[in-house]
Amino acid sequence: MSQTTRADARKNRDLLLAAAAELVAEHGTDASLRDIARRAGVGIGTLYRHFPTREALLETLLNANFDVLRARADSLLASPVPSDALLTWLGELAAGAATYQGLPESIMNALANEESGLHASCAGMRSAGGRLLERAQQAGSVRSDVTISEVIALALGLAWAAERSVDASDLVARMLSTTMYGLADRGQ
Amino acid sequence: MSQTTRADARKNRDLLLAAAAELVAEHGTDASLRDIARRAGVGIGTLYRHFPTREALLETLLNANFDVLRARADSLLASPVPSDALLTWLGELAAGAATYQGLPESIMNALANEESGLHASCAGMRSAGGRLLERAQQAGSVRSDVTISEVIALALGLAWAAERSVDASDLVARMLSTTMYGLADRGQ
DNA sequence: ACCTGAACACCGTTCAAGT
DNA sequence: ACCTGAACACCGTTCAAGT
Repeated sequence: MSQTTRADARKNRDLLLAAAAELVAEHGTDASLRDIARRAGVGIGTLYRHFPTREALLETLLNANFDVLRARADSLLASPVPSDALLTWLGELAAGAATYQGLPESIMNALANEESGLHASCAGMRSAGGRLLERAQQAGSVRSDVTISEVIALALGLAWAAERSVDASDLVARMLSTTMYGLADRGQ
Repeated sequence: MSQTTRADARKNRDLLLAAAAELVAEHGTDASLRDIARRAGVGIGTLYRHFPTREALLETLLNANFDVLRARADSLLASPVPSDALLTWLGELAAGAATYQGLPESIMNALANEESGLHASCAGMRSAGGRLLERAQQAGSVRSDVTISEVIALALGLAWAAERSVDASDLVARMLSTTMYGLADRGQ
């Protein structure tokens, strides 16, 4: 743990993250890792030393966002109408996933693949959402045969569709509320 | 239009299409064009001569499928319950898009981009679906503020989500009928 | 301990050279 | 008219060589 080398390494790490934030904003989740290293003014090997996989880099970059989403789910547990709380949260998930091009896909892959460097963050967010869904189901306002994975897949699928739609301005919100209406438990 | 050279060219074209069918089935819409040329036993330049873009190749490969979908929409126009007809068709669209990995994305891109070699096929299919939607709306069973583009985006978004879901066996069908329920016109 | 960049095995795409 | 494959400009990823 020598001081000088650590400071250097940390500075490179920060430069890489700043460059990654820029390039992911410009070119999405698939931004060239070489470009990121280049913009950071650092060798490509240094990028790989700090972030062994693209997912590990995204994890560090997006960790805060997932935390916010997780915290939001927790605080929405206290809101009065369970099904509204779930709908609100799904809308925020979709909006969050629309932050960067390709992010819906990255999250979806991370949820399906435990080896992904993004898995932990995404799975944490998913369980937080799961509690929100459970509450809505126990309140009798959402069908009991729906899983949190399905409902998240739906929200991300809509975010994905909106991302490559021409007139998609409010598509996500409309489709989500429409779908929530369809998910209502009508006691069959 | 000399005979011999034409026969040669046509044979190469057929070899390329056969190879493309195999490799797209194996690796999806993003299959390596080099691999396709390789498996066809043909130079990469020959592939580009016959199919100037990846979309042009996909167009030839999938043309028949889009035709079927278009014809289906037309014949469903005669079925008794307009909203059921629409739901059935959207289900078949989603199922068709699930044929190859990446196909939902290719179709979505083609619909948004008039320059795409896939645009004509996809747009034709879209208008056929549009007539189905219109009929359901005129029958008063689907809200009038919904567009065919939105409804197709929804179906493809679900197909996309199912494609990268673990437990997605019947996700598309369930979500589609659920959503159609939400799209019902309740006369507001 | 950390950094660098050449090296490797791939892409998509173009185009001079061949028949 | 058609075919070929080298060439170019890119990737992601690894690893020997440097400090």
